Amino acid sequence: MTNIRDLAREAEVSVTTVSRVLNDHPYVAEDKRRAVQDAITKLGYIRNQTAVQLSTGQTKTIGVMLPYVDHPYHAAILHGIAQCAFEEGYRFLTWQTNYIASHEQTVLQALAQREVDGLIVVSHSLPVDEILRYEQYGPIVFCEHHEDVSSVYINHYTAFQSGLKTLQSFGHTQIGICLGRPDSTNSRARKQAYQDTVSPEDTSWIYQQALTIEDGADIARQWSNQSCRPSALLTASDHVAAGIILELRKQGYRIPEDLAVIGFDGSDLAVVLNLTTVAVPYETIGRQAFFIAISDNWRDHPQIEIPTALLSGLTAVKVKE
Amino acid sequence: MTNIRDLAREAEVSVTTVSRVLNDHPYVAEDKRRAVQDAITKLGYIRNQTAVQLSTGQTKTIGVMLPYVDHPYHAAILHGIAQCAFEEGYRFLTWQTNYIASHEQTVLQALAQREVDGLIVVSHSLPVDEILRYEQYGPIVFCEHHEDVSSVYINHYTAFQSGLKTLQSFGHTQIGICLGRPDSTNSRARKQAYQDTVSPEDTSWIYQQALTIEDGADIARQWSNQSCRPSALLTASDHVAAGIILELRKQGYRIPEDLAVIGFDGSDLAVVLNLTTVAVPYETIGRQAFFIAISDNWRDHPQIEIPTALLSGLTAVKVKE
DNA sequence: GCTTGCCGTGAAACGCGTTTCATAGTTTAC
DNA sequence: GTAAACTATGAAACGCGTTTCACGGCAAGC
Repeated sequence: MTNIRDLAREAEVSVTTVSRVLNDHPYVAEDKRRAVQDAITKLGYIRNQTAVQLSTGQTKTIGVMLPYVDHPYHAAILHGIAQCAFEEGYRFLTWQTNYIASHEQTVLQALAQREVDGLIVVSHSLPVDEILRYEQYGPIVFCEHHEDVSSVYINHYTAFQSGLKTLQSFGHTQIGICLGRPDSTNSRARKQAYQDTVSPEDTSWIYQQALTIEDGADIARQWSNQSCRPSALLTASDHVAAGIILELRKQGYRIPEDLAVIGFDGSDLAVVLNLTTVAVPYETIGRQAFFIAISDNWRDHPQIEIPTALLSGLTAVKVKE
Repeated sequence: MTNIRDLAREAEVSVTTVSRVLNDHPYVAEDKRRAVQDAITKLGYIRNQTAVQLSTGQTKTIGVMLPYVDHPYHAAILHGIAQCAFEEGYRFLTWQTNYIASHEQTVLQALAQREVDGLIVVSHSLPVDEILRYEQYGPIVFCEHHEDVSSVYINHYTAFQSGLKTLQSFGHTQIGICLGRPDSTNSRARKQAYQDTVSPEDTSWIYQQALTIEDGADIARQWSNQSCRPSALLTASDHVAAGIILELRKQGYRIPEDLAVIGFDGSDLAVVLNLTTVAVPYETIGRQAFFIAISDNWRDHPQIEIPTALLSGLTAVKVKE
């Protein structure tokens, strides 16, 4: 492997000059620049990126902590990050944590060990302040709302509230909801919106652990076995909504007549299912999080709220009197 | 930032000894090990991973080249890679290329510049031999079949053939297919299987550019506008199949009576739709590709064919006489 | 009693690009 | 005409952990 010292010898210049040529520094005479370039070609030199990283103290890499790379909405955020990273000459390392605390710890460790310049936390299970202990080593940006933390987020409270109010405006009074992980920040906000807006008497219309399309099918079966059931459901994701709708149709129920359903995400699935849904621009979240992670002002803990929008479909419509 | 030389001074040992403690090398006396550990705690030392990488010449990182991180089957392969990488103490860098040649070139460049120890090419648009020119810099593993190349793949010819033969055994003679990118290796194999097995007279039952759920809906509209149309369709993916089915049901057609549909992938969508599908263990592909990329025998160009299996559902069943 | 062989330790070289600082020759400026 | 400001170049230090090689001490083997 040839290095810049070999180049310097071959071109009969100093390593400094070689480095300058490599980095397009102006103070190099044309003939020497030529000589160095010839040496590069002759010796087939290729820069060792690791050495650059050590020398500059920058990896031009940001880390992404998320539970599952293949869950649609996490993948959508990743997509946004991937685009910006490429445009800005950055790379990104993804760590799939499965929400396991020790795995999350590994990711934080990577930031401390300077494997990455910054971290984007898409979702996590460790306490926020434990994660923030690592902020001394570099920027940490969350994709959900927390106080005094750099974050790009959607307001799950108002987003859920808009879904619930829509159902109410359609004439529904018996409204249920689906939640993902019971104790996540997002679920808590959603539950609060539910309690404040619908004031349900009991909790039998809160369906927990709704994450996948198959969870949706499970919930549909649960619903159809209930003696007293809601007439409308605000779900945790389009996938869950799809699972519910497809399973119920299979059983002969009609949507929205027997059960009105609103999804969450605004995915392509929603379009094809004509799903009424709360659209979330996940790519934008990824993009913004990336830019905070590489910006200089991350210490100010910028907070960016990304708006959501209710997309009308046919799975939740005004009830006819 | 404290480094091992600071530690050596503090613990009154040589840097060699510090390094040995850090790497659990046996030849260190207990009292010195203790002293070094105390110094680590006292000075709050954290290893600089970049320096380790430069020194060892290994990044313990592999690169992944794929067109879109958020397409379900690419994400599933990524999921497999992510799991193994974590277990083996590796990281992975993902590059999203959008099938743009210059972007793919950037990824290859990264291998040459020793940013990664190896490369997994999930899908690509550059010619194979152009990619292989970079094999001198490290292992390159493909997730599709090519001669004389390390690869983990499914046999798209036989996989498609099994789908087509299933449709024939159900009594169908008018069979169409959906293909993704027209000129990809996979599409060519699939088309060949179609020609060999079904021997269609013309090509109006080959639906191109079928990638997303919305492409499926488009194809459904195309189909319903055709005067002469197939009675069965083998699709390029479960998502495309879902798009077709949901759109056709919306239009009042019945599946499989009006059109039998077989999907491809074996995704969770298939389960909920009761889709007949060709199941592909994408995670396994990712896992195997990873292990080849970090193994010593990659120069032998191991080839691993991963079997597929037809999963019965209700969207393609035997036609009643 | 002498040769192997293992244990423990450290100096120095190595991997390799960037950057600071000093030096010298030219211009430009007033 | 002299000071100030560039331009051009290189030696050496820097970032930091790993590894080779050499050496002293000590125990096992014959």
